[in-house]
Amino acid sequence: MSRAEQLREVFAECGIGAALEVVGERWSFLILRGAFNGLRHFEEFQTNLGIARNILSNRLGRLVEHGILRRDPDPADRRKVTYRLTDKGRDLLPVLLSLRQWGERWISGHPSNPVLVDRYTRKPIAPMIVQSADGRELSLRDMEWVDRDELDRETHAA
Amino acid sequence: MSRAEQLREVFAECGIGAALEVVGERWSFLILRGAFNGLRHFEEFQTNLGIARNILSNRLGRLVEHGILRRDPDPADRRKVTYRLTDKGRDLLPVLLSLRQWGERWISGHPSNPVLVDRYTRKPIAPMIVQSADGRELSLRDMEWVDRDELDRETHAA
DNA sequence: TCCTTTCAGTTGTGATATGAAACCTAATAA
DNA sequence: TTATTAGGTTTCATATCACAACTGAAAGGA
Repeated sequence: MSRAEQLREVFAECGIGAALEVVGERWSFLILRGAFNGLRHFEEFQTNLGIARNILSNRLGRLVEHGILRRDPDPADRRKVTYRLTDKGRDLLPVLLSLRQWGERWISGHPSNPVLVDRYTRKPIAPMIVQSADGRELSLRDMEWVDRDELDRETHAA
Repeated sequence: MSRAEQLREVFAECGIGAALEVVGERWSFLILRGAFNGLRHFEEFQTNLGIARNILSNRLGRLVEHGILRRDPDPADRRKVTYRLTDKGRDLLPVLLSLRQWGERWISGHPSNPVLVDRYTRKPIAPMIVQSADGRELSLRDMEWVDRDELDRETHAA
């Protein structure tokens, strides 16, 4: 097995690795943040993020390839192209929000702008937490890594 | 303002950017996944991830610098060094789990191994979701991005 | 004691990714 | 018609990366 294949193996065998192969590059998350904040067009991303045009082009292409963004011509202006989140892309919101909350808490030290609020109560969303199947908040002490096959055996034994 | 400063500005103005500056490099997340799974020593990380030794050295150093891992000599064997998660590092668990769950759902298509379970019920943890302050699950349709100052004004007006 | 292995790196070198600026083509606006 | 805008692509210098080989200190064994 070549080194590259071996690497891809490491990435593929775990959800984290698989995810990183798609969205793990430098600018990908920031582009997604932009998309969640309503950016649609190439120039919007470019001026908003200050990213180099070739890199932006490449990253948008990859995100489209992987089905995270959809690329459509703008019917009103045929020069323009719109990039919009797919369901797969929208489903990255928990990742973005966890990352953002962590950054606010441990790095920047303050909530960033804009704030994501509950549309009806106008209150900011809650911090992302890890929960049990029945909804209790769990800390690392309450959890354990278990091999899947062993867990199956436990279940059958019980 | 120089280009580099301008970039740092982009990164700093938002929790996501701030977070990415620290954990956004290629191997950082995988190293953290390893740490969460109990890896402690340089050689463990190296053989487990198949990462190049110089890169591993560099990433561990950065993670230590940023207070995500702590580096201690092993009292039992003075050649060895242990890397362990700090509170700041442990607090990245929601990010790791969201990313993993997304990868399992949309890329690899199946749950990865090992599984994180509730220590007492032995059931896998719940999917990460976005919730309102009072604990309702929110979808993107239920949320809105609001400028922080405007939100303040809304609150005072009410 | 001497020899070997282990651990945690560091160094050298080539490959790859990135960034800034200039250029290109089609579509629109003046 | 000419100028401008949108969305790229190309060029080239620099920065980061991966791989293998090397180092130096500590442990372990004969």
